[in-house]
Amino acid sequence: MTTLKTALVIDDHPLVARGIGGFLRSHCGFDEVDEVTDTEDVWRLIDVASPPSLVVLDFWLSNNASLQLLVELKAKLPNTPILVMSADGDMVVQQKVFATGAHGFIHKQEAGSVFVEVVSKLLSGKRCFESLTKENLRTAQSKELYVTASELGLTERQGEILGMILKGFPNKRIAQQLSISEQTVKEHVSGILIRMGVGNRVEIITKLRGKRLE
Amino acid sequence: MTTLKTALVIDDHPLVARGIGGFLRSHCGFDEVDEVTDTEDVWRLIDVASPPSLVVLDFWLSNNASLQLLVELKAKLPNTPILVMSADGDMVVQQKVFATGAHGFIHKQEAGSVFVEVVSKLLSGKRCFESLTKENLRTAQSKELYVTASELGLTERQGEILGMILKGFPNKRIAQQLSISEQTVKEHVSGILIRMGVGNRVEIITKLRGKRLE
DNA sequence: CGGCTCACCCTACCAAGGTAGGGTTACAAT
DNA sequence: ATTGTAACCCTACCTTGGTAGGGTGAGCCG
Repeated sequence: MTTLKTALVIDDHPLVARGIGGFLRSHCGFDEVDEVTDTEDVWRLIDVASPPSLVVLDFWLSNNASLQLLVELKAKLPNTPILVMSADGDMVVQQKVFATGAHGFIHKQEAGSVFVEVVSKLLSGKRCFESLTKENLRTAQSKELYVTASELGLTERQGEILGMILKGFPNKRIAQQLSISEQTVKEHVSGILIRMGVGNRVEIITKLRGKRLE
Repeated sequence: MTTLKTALVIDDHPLVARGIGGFLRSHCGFDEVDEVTDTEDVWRLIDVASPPSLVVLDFWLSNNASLQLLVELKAKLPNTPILVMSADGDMVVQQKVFATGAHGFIHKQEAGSVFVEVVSKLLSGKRCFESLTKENLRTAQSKELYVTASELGLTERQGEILGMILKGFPNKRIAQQLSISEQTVKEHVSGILIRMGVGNRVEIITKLRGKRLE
């Protein structure tokens, strides 16, 4: 029996899927890589009798969809390692992926060499989760849980300050970091409060809980 | 500056602590290893100015103590990787350890070579958690990412108030809802702040972002 | 040009959050 | 019987957050 090295890439962005597919072929020695941009197509492409050696799954849609897909994939392909990718650096995402039983997690912006390493680990039956640096934590955005400042009707500066509020910074620190007076920060904060229809910064944070900025 | 490779081992079994300490010295190249068998002694041995390169923590007693200690260690030694060990193979344990923010987890009965590998990973800033067996997976999947008040070392009342803080309630409203004075609420809040090693309620919220209580 | 918004500055004021230092009760452990 | 801890109360004090009501200069638009 010929054991071809095959993979299935699931990502809603065709370009990304193509890019990853190509990378697996050229740098990881895969013989065949299928690329899927629609969850509907996943099951058509999977032949349970000869499952892929690896599944790469983007963590893009509202949590449920990708996690649910992950669960289904695990059930139908019990012996296939699943690598989940995300542009979102949030710890919570990785935790959920971990808890749901993926075999690995990697950030999209990670260097190619790291990617190769992770893939080879998964293929050898290991699990692999990334370290979270402080920078990673800050780089945000996964499509559904992200909100832009302009979507909230905020000015550029207000958006900048909103970001710092969400990190828990007090006005004084925001002022220092932006090299403006604390009073000016307060005025920007007041502007944000009015725009968002809330009474204080704590409500801003709880209102945007689970979402990410910019 | 001379950067010695130092470690702190926390285990209530003296023999185990000695064994692990010796192993770190002989097989992992540590220059100095402190061994503690009593949680009371932990803080005497830790010099925050020159923190250890690694902390090895046994998950021994009833959940509370070790997780609480873990939280405190993270607060005081933000840059030191913490490896939690356990003789208990239950997935839930690892899950909790992961959620509470340890950098790695390993079973005591694991082979020495694995131990070496895990330690070197942690020292290079990575996180490392063990693979899950199929039996363990089932229990893991159903578990949520939650943190209980007692795991944070909080009293019952403090936990109750923490929940309201996370909902964005101001002290006044908390007081009304619990039918106690606002001052008492403030004192509970202060207690929570100290336990969690932060300076104000906003930091509580940002610190627990994404986690659920109770 | 005038009218507009945005970013920035100021003083002054008040409310909310948090600390310090007192104290009382209840209840469990030594 | 004493110690310890949790929950509750108080006054007093300081810091932070937010509002109100002033003002300036830069830039855009009709």
